[in-house]
Amino acid sequence: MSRVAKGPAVRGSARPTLEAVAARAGVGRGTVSRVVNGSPGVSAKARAAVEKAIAELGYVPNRAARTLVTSRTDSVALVIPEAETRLVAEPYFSDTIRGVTAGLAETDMQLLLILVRTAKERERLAAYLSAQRVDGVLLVSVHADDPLPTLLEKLDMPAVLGGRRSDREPLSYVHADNASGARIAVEHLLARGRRRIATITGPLDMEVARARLDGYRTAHGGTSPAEDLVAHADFTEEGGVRAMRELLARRPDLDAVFAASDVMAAGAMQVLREAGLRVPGDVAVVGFDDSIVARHTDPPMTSVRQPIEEMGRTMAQMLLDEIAHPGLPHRHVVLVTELVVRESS
Amino acid sequence: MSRVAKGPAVRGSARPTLEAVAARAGVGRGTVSRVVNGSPGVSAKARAAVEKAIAELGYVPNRAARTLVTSRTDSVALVIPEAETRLVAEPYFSDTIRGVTAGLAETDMQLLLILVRTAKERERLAAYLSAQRVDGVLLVSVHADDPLPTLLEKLDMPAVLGGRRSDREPLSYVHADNASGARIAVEHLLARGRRRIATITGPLDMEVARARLDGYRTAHGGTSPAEDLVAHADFTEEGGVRAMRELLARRPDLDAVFAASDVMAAGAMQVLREAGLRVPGDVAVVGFDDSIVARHTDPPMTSVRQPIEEMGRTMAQMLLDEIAHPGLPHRHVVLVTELVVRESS
DNA sequence: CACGGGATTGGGAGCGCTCCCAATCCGTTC
DNA sequence: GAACGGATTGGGAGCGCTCCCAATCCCGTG
Repeated sequence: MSRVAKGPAVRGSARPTLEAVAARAGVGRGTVSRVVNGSPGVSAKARAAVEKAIAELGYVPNRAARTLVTSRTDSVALVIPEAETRLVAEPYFSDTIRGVTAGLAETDMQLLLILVRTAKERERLAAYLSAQRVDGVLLVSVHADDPLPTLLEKLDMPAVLGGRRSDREPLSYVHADNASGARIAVEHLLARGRRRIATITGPLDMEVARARLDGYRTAHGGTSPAEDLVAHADFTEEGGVRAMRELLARRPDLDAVFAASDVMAAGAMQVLREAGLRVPGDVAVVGFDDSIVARHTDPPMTSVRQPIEEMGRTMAQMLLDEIAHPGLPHRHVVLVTELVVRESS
Repeated sequence: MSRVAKGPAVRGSARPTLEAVAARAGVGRGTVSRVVNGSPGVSAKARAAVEKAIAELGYVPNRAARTLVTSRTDSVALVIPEAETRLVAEPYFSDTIRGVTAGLAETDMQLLLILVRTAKERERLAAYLSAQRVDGVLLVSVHADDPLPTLLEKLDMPAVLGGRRSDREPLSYVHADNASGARIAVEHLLARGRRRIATITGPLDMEVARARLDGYRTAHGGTSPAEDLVAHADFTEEGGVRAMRELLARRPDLDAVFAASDVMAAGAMQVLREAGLRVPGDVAVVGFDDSIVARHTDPPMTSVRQPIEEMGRTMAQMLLDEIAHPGLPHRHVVLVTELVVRESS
């Protein structure tokens, strides 16, 4: 208010510096720095004086200056392939972000959100990360051929994946127990007397998709299900539609479908309805994700819930750990999934 | 690869500096800086030498050092009240982010995502922004009593709102033409012969909610609809459920409902079904947002579409403009909404 | 061939902070 | 009362960059 009038050169230039605080408190720069950073070895008297000066001046440390000398940036990047924000069940995106934010809330880490859409942007991102402009990276929806994880490993940059690339993933990751989720879903269908259970898979270059397919197979025990009960899709609704048509053409006798995502399941339900089949009367349907879609289909859909927000939170915490303790061995965390039974099964 | 082994002190410390580039190119620091920043007054020969050196060394400017002297941060914040990420129709969130990212893609601005959940965090955010740690701010879902916009104005910090606080909003904003959208929706219901059209509103401390209610009223022309056809809710499904029950109790004769969000409309449809009323046979329903929910209700829901991704993109571009040209007067952009007719009306 | 002036160039100063070491302080101990 | 040692403190150096000015270069002109 009492500051100089606006203007590009002036805006914000009135911020007090460490030096100003030191002068006001009648101490040296070092002491102020120690107080600000909570370092030990400051007398109670000095600390009080500094804190008073900080409050009076409204001092806030200049991050750039600090970064310049410590080369910590106090920020982490959350990298999301742009395509996933469209394909994957909608709440996935917001839940992840919410979880990550929550995990970071107590620290003063900033969250950089990076959506990667093209290969060109992918390269730019690689350059960006190589330039050490964040302290760590969170990576979700990693495809098997994604070069980014390997790059991060080579850079020795703290990183946590949301979902692993394979079961031999070297980097730290958090993932939901997709295989168990799928198995439980299919067991539930079996328990309801279904015997010819088809499945619609996600893209098999993603471990989540493979794991869910595995779970589907595991549920069938020794007798692995007929191969013509398996149709491949890509997590989209259209993909679900196509796959369901295929399945219906191949096996008009099927009595249940387990889709590896709600959105695909919703597509499947459309096709079933168009084909004059009733859900769950003729064909039971189970999805995966327990997204908002599942609650609003007709009938409401049974689905496997994965704790996405918790995943995000855990990822953030693990990353903070890795940043704080660079030597730490990589950790792998598996979160449980659960079946939410509704009316489609 | 040929670098020193890992360890906190070493990691990344091998990055070449401006000085190194200058030495290699056989020029002074100033010249390198000019080349890097595209400033004029560099001979072709010098430029070539510098570019070669940059390529050979893989030089990337140190952002912190630059920020320290220019006090530009090359980053903008997108601030979202956390509650909105739950309440508002799901795709809103991802679409906004996608749009903003797209708008920023060509620049090398970084996007900071800030979810504000508590009042305490709100204050921390205020401090954060006051500390000039971003070049500009994007604010979505602004409530009338939100102190943030005013703070930004006072700080003279470039800012663009997604949705205005009132029709006298001084800050720059982008918003969808909610009033028209609502009007068109209700006109559509009138055209289908509906005469007792109820509405479920959002929280009236938000301009979007007020505007949609206005549109509902405008559509009725001179004869404003009976007040008992208006029920207030909060954009949540539960709110929609409650409001619909209320309406049904007050006006069992209603033949249509216009809800100010898809999610509320979905809640309303549940109640109607439970009450034994058919949609659209007995009661037509129209939502707002054209979210993923609308496509999956039973029957699929007619809804008003707003171009959210475009909003995000426009917001980003406007913000970049304001940052580049600090004197610029605030601008207000209105984007058109359109009715997507499905089977609920 | 000397001169003037615009184009180009180099590098000092300084942004605000942390790190670190030498200096100072103060309570004990003998 | 002097010496001793741990606790505290101050402030120089330097992080990598931009800004800016003085110095230099180079060309056309007289």
